Amino acid sequence: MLDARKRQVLFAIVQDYIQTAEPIGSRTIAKRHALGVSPATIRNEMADLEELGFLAQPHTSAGRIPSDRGYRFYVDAMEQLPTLTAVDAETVKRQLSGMLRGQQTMLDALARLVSSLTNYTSIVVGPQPHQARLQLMQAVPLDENRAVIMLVLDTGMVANEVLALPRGLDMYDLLVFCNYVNLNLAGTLLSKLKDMNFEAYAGQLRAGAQVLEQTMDSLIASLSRSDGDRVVLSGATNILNQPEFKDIAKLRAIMRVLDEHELVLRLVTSAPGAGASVSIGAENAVEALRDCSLITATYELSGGQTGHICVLGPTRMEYARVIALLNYVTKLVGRA
Amino acid sequence: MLDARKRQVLFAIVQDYIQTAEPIGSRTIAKRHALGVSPATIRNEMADLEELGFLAQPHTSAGRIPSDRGYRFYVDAMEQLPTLTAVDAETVKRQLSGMLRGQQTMLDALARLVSSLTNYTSIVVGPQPHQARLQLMQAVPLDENRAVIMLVLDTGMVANEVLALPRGLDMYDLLVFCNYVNLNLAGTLLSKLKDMNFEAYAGQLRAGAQVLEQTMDSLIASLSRSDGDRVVLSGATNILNQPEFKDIAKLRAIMRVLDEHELVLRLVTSAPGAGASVSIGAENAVEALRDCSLITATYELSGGQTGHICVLGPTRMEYARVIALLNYVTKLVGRA
DNA sequence: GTTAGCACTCGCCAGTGCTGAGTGCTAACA
DNA sequence: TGTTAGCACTCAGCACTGGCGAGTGCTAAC
Repeated sequence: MLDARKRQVLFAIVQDYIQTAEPIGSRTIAKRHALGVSPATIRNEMADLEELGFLAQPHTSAGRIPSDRGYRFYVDAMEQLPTLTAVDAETVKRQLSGMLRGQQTMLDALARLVSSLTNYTSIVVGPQPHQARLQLMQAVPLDENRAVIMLVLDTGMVANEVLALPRGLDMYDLLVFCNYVNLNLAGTLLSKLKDMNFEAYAGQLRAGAQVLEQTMDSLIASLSRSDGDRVVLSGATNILNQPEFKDIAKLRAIMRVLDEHELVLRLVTSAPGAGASVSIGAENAVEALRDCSLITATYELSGGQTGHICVLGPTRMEYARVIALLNYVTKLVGRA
Repeated sequence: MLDARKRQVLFAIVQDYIQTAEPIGSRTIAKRHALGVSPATIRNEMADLEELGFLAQPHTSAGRIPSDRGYRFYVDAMEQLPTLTAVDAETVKRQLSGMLRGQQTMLDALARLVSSLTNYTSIVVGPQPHQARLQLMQAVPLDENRAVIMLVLDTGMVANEVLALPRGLDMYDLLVFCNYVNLNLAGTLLSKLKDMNFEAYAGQLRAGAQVLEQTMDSLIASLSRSDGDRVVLSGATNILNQPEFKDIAKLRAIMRVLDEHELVLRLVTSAPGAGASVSIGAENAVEALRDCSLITATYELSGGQTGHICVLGPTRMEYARVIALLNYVTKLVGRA
């Protein structure tokens, strides 16, 4: 679709612009990339590329910068996925092996790892409980009238809450209720539990029924949280380093999006499944991210639960490097 | 120390400047505050106040702005703590009653509440385990070779982790170990557990000893986390709205500080105990926060654990309102 | 098809002059 | 002695200007 030299020129501009963030002129290309032709020739090619929509010119006497379409072409044309530098791979491996412990902590550390390695903002979405089933409900008495109530899923996820026993409900009642739940509901899909009304179960416990039901609902909700709390952000500061966002208004618009975890969640989870998926500039549904690109990758834990890692940067992003990194990280995370 | 009129002038400037973020001139004061004197007289007072260090002048022909010392005087002089507007109080009460559930969620919601009400950045530090003791250790089998291990403290805090049974350690061994811990270590202070070497206990389990010990350490660490993970930030975006931070460099410096949760933790927890404590501009140890003020309040849960809520804003902060809010919030949180 | 030459465009920058807000000083007043 | 009106002065902000330089598009020659 583009002849060889046009591609060379386009790629040169994309690469240089990613590095410098300054519009690239014909002379610069002629000097830095040995295309074997003069600036004038390159100018002609550039004019063609602009007409085709791959380049844009900020103003008449400036060099060219890639358009969204230009970046898209560049990304699609990266035939084999570029590999990570050895040092990056090493860093990932080392850090990752140290962090495969508690859930929340891991998401956090993962986000931090990715953002520090890329110098972009990273977004990690925790695994969805998916097909999780209730394994066990348990109450642990703390003192005469307080107990911790815990729900354990077969995926190993745990939710817990402290319950102050209301008048008319004693520890024994609570344990009976636990037994009842374990006998009748062990193995039930989390999604089913969500729609369930526990009043029927707790009903026999007269006074405490409402409190118990509230507690159960809250525990189940916290396990199946499809909302903001599964989203972890890191390196938002890195946005400030990008010259394209020295304008406070733009910055604020982006930050505001990042603050809305529900929106971010939808954005990140909507990415198609396999491999790293790239969404460039105006391809993003959200207005405020028109100058940004998102690279999203999906990881799958051994239990079959899936989550997402996403990198947010300017459209002028180091696509190759980030894609390689995300592919590597998701692979490693999946293995653990 | 300051005669009545000087105080009036100073307060007028502080209040107006908090509202407008523009240097205040003598004429403005004469018009907006009925001091009964002409601008010329006010000018004389202002010159005196500047000499005394309560005011500063950005440049010769600008009005005056309060210095750190000016704010300090203003804050110290607020005799009785100003009360919250009824509508604010109502909002707090309503929101708060809905959120007193899961730990992490609550911190998050609390931070969000405070930042949305103040339009500043809020920092919430979760309660320290303090004098917590081990209540129970429990293992819940998930399948043949995976189990969730949970530690429950007498404060109701729970840490859990999935353990893949290594070769040579079976479910029975694990349960024995649990029993052993419960028999020998229940009631032990968390701080003691931290320094404990579980190899001795796990030693008899030959092969699995190391894995078990690692798991215990990680669980205990996550319970006693004195590091970053107890810190929850919200409304960092609000910083962008302050005209004093339209300069990207300053902004970045502040953001960088906020990213370092350990530093933030130290900053917030170092505030003296009772009531809301205010730290203005250069009073902050951290260089990057020289143009900021921190208002920190401590809450104490029924269990005796203490945590902190902190509001970060420009030195030109609505001190009265924020102090009132924090006092109210901490009181309400403490009750639950 | 390629290239050198050249006129042209336009952002950026430094310099200029104007305006308005606000001050400090002085002298007059109560 | 404290207060006030008047006035000269200062200085940021703004609009405007001209020069510079980077980079372009076009044309004509190779």
